[in-house]
Amino acid sequence: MLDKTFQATDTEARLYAAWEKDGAFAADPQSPASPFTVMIPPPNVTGVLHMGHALTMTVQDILIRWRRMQGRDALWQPGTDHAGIATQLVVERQLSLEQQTRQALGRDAFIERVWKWKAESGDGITKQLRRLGASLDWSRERFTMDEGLSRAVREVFVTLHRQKLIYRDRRLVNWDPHFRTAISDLEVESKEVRGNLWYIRYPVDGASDLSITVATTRPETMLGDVAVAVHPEDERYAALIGRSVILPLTGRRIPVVADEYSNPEKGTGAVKITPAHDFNDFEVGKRHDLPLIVVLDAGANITLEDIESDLRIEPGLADPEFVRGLQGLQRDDARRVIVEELERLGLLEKIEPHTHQVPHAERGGAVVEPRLTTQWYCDAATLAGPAIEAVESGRVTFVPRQWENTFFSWMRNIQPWCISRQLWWGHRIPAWYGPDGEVFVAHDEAGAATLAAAHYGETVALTQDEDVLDTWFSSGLWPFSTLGWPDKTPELARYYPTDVLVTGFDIIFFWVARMMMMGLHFMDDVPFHTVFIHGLVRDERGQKMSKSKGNGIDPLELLDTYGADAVRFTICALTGVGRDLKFGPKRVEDNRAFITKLWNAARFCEMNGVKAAPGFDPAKVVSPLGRWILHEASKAVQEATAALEAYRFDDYAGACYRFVWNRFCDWYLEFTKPAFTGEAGPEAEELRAVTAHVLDVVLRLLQPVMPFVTDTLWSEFGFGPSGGLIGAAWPEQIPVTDAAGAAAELDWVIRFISEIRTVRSEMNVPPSRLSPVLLQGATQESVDCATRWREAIGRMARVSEIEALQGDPPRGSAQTVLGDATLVLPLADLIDLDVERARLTKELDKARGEIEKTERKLGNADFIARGKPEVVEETRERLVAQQGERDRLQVALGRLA
RNA sequence: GGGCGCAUAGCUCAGCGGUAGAGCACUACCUUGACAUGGUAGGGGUCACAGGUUCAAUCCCUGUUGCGCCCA
Repeated sequence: MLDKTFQATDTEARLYAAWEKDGAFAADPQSPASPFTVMIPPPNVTGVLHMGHALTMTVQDILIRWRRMQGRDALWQPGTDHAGIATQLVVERQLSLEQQTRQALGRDAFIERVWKWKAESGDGITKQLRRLGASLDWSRERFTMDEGLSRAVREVFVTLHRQKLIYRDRRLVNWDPHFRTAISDLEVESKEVRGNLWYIRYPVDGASDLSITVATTRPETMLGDVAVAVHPEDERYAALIGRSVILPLTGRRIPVVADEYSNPEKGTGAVKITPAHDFNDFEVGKRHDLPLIVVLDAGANITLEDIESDLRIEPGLADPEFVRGLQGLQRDDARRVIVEELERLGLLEKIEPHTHQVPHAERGGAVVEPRLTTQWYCDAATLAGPAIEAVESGRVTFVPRQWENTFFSWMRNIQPWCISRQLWWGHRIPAWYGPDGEVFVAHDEAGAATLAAAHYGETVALTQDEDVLDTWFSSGLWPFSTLGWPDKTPELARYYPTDVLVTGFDIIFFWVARMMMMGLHFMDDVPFHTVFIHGLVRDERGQKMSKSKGNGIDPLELLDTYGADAVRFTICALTGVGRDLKFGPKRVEDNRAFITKLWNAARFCEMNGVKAAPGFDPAKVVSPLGRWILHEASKAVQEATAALEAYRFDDYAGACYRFVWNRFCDWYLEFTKPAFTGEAGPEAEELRAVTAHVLDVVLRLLQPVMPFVTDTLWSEFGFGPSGGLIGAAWPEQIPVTDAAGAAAELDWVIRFISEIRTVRSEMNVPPSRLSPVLLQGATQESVDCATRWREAIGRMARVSEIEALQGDPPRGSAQTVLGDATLVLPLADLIDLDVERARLTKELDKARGEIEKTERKLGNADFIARGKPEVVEETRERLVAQQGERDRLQVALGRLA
């Protein structure tokens, strides 16, 4: 017997363990079935399940479970990425608790320590995915730092290097001074900051009365200035172009150059140029062949190395002693001290409050410093070409289509990808340097040694590059490295290309773009055919969830409180196309009611002897009720399938919801009651089998989204073994004899009951008071039908008896129109004639209003002439029906007089 | 500044050239033997605004306003 309520927590852990143990999630490369593959976008190994994960994983699991039921050999590839900075940070924090540092520990010991951490707590996120019910093939779990995946990384690096698509370059890079590493453009977040524009006067060399005032947001970088730029057409400065100015503080002479970069409208129209510390200035410097002077070190502290030898004394302008005092100062302190000094020297013209965009590191939040370093770069522009083509040609499709534009605009303007990171945790770059700095790239040290020996003609000592690769470099290989590449494995042949990648739009540049570039280059085929982009999870008020706002919802808490099925169903129901989800516990609570409804409906079935009926043939069902619900179920199957095919998760949830609640529970189960509670007979037997069949269909339809409660019910009813629903077949359309006839009959009965209910409610007839119903003007067919459904109508509409009415209805009756018939409720003692008159008048007005609209339309000659014939015809029929209703209402009203 | 998206019932959102929908919330009634995490009925919308196309516009086009996001 089913419990009174569904016990989610007990069930979930037990069932999930059983699935995993039975290999229910496992792909089968030997299977003759066609594969369906989804690569998990690997979560960060340090990650904790958040609502974004819950959304994306639920969506993926629904797709995987659905396709698996359709008989596909489903592979949902699990795993995590090693998250260079994040993981290193976690372990460094641990070390600091032990008064230890990474540097003191040394590289090898530190890496060992990270692996130890990974072994102990690196499975946090994967455990949490299990709580959600995600049916990942854990037997194939991968980690980007695994030996196999690391080998793939080395292979890719060596190959791309050989193809000159990976190279070293010295240029400006986004530098995180806190972690002291390069980071990618995409890991930089522009934030609006209220700062100042400092107006600083630079005297013209050899003309003590002349000066040029530059406006800057970063006065501390002036130590590295190499020029002042003005717009070539800016008349104010035309005479100064080509002359030099004296750089205050250091006394260096720097030229005034003409460059269109300077904006005459902004500040003074003259800008200082610091090529080693600003991306725009770097470009200006290149155009004018200016030197690069570095004045900030890896920690964004002042360093004087480049300018030390060039300091001069200029009375009132520059004093080497002051500048030397800046050595080692943190950039903000240096700014303060420099501004004070300029002010003291009378060179600070003014300070203007100024709001501007300042780059911040996404992780850690440090202000990013453009820094001149030598790094490894990947020629992303070349790799992007085929990826762009793949989307243009439709070999890869985005859902919704909209996002293709985002993809294109980014890919078409893609910059060289800086792939080296000054970290320890990650794939160490397979490059070795000879004594003279010559670089040898190879799979391993032995390979590099061979190359070096050939180069030098003798054996030399080599040192490996200290840096590691960007984490995205290895995640870009995920769709094929997880399948065993570079080996030619059966898995690789079978599961690549995968079917769909599911992710958020914020990840298009990361996974989508990189996987496509790498996949096309190394596998010569796209990594997936479809990219499904879902929205973001926001809080109930539509605010982005964030730690700092404290408005985040913990999915684990939701899972505890409401159960995985309720959380999953809620996510599913809210996932339309291209829209963010406003999410809150209330939504989950609401949707849990649906699970309860399903549970209670099943209990009703159980206590009425419904159980699996092997050998049942829906095509042989004779009762209209049975044929009707089977047909309704069949429509639900169609709708649900179409919705999933179109990635309309909201429609899928809605189709199931409406069928279960508004058809199966509200009407069908009510209609079965006389048969179930009456004497046993062929009709009751048939309906029990029909009910079982429909319940089975419902549970199958809902398995992908609510796997726990459905499996529980499924096995309880004997449809299959516990844990077996996941492997059951996805329902197909159900063959039904004369579905239209059954639909016509049941629809009529439903409208009949609804009409009576409405009248009774509006006339305030107490439910305890039964009423007869007299049918006036009804066809014999209708009278027969009403008679056949006497019991249900009686019970559901509080009707005592049903008769055809010859002649006039008794005085003091309530009346309502249903098709050809007028339903008369003789309740003389209860009916307030004024109330009834008002009610009918309102109905009549409504009917007249509709007729007027329809007549107006049909009175338009253009509509008749140019409207679609079927629409015109439909409108004519509507008018006839509306007129009939109006006439009957008029007659009914007339009778009250 | 460039690009994209959104605006429909109190709230959250479907819909889409041809009779405006759902869930929640609200109101009234109902503890009837699956379910009060329930049942029944009801109220509630010039589909942001202004033009245009069309026989017909919530839907297509243009503009305006407001909100959100991405990129510079």
